[in-house]
Amino acid sequence: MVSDTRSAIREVALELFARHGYEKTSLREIAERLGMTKAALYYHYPSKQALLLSIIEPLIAEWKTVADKASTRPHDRPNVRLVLRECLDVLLGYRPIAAMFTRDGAAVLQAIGPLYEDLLEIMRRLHAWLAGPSPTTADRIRAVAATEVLGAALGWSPDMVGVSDDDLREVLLDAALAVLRQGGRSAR
Amino acid sequence: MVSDTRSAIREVALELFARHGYEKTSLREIAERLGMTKAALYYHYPSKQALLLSIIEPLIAEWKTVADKASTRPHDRPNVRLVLRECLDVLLGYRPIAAMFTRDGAAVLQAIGPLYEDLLEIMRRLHAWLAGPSPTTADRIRAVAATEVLGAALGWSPDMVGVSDDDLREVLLDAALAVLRQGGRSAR
DNA sequence: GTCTATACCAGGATAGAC
DNA sequence: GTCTATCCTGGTATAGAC
Repeated sequence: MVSDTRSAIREVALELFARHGYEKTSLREIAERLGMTKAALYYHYPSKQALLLSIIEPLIAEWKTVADKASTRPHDRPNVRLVLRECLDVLLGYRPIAAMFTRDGAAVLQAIGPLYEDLLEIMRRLHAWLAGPSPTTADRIRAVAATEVLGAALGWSPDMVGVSDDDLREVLLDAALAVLRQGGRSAR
Repeated sequence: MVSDTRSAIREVALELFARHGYEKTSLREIAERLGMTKAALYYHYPSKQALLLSIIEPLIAEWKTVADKASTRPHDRPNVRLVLRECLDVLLGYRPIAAMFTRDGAAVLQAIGPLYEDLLEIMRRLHAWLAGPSPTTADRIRAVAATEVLGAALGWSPDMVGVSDDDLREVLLDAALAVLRQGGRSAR
């Protein structure tokens, strides 16, 4: 199979990062799980941050795809729903990784380093699109709040255990739409 | 004045934690700012986590007050608005500290240690109250999403710079209410 | 190309002198 | 109440075995 050492490292790292947090997970711990030494990891990844980055990257790429596609679409009701749904699907599809963003925000931002500006830009475009054309301040706040609603899917809260993805999808989508529509001007 | 060394330490620590994140801030850095050594800090606080905890504690206490007061009130429309408003006021009043929760989640959870269960309980009660009596799964998801909306006030997003507290208060309050009312059964 | 051994430095923590 | 000295752990760098 193609799955080599690097994939194995990423897999173990993701599991430990997700469980104990990035900073609380040592390279020694990861190495031991794989039956190798700390230094061996350095052959495959130049740093702990680079390892984290390799795990995070696919999520950022997905996120960018969603933002890119959104930009090409007119801002009308069905499209707003569609875009929000795509955001939600990314979050749910990469749940353990996305959860690290909310859990280890500081570490993740450090790790993505140069990509940080890219991510801000992606979110900025997404928010701008969701806020609609010539948005008021309130529209911009609502756009951010709407994406925040979707973040509830990441389920750090014990009130969310045992809730199915389908329930989350349906309820959060409508909730996010409700936030945006508070504007009254209901997307044109 | 009463403001002794301990307050000075907390003040400097909060500033650095807020700016560089908890893990990226070293005790040496804090000590140097205050013209003392690392070890001196240990006379005042038994650990870095304890220092963080002392900063976080007031916020948790406020949060608990809000949850306690909510429990005593009937779940009707004006009260839901009132409770959400109180939550928002806590967030805005302790903004730099509250922002650390979202930014350094993992570190904060570690730090509050024994208080972690208390905090979960507080949030559980708040969510339960917001979800209303005999809630459906959807109601429970909406309750979590509504509190998530309020978190948008913490403004990690560059789209939120330069937005006034008053604008945030008004827009986010209505947005959170819109999420809850998606239930159709509009609080009885 | 893959890994081990080893050393280095920074950061949190502790003991004991002043 | 503050300092010096010390310890341990963790991320990092490099030399070299296979």
